[in-house]
Amino acid sequence: MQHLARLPKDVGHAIREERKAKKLTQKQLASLSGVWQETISKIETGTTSTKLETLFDLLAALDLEITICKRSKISAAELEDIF
Amino acid sequence: MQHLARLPKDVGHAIREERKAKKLTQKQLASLSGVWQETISKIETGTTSTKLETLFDLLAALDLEITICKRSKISAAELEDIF
DNA sequence: CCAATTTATGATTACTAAGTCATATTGACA
DNA sequence: TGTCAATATGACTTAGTAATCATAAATTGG
Repeated sequence: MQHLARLPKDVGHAIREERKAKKLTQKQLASLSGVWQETISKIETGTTSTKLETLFDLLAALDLEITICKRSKISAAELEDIF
Repeated sequence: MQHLARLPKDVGHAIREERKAKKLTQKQLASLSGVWQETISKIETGTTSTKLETLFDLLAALDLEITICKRSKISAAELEDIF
């Protein structure tokens, strides 16, 4: 699954979906990533923005990475099965 | 061109490369993005980390976006010509 | 429905990034 | 090499995020 993100809230959604896909609770992700459960909650709900460092801590714990590329003409849905 | 990023400094490198590819100076990117030249310099050189909001401001100005996906087995180089 | 777990919220403190200004350093090129 | 533009650096202020603790609300399983 691939998530396109153009705004901070998109990132929160992606984190939540990936965490759930891995059947992890916020507390479990917290101990895996070193980021507090409360902070994860606030990021996932969009209550707060976040720093890149925190994002990368979460992504690493979820075995994810980001790629930066030209804004796509093809949709995220179409992209999915390339991967 | 696609840039894989797993650490904040990777993001700085990507920003710099994309800015240069578009033949923009830091000052020009600053006025396009609303982010200060000094801040762009610090991000590109890795002197400072950054907030997601600032990153998205820069990405928007450079017509870029990020995708979040599982850490890849295939290299960024191999990915390039899909896009 | 109850109990336990999970998630969300609120407050405070500490830390860190962005803005801001000044200036130094580097780089391009006539 | 001298000048101008571009980039980097440093200091200081402002502002926003993470940690931390406490607790409320929501969700889930029995």
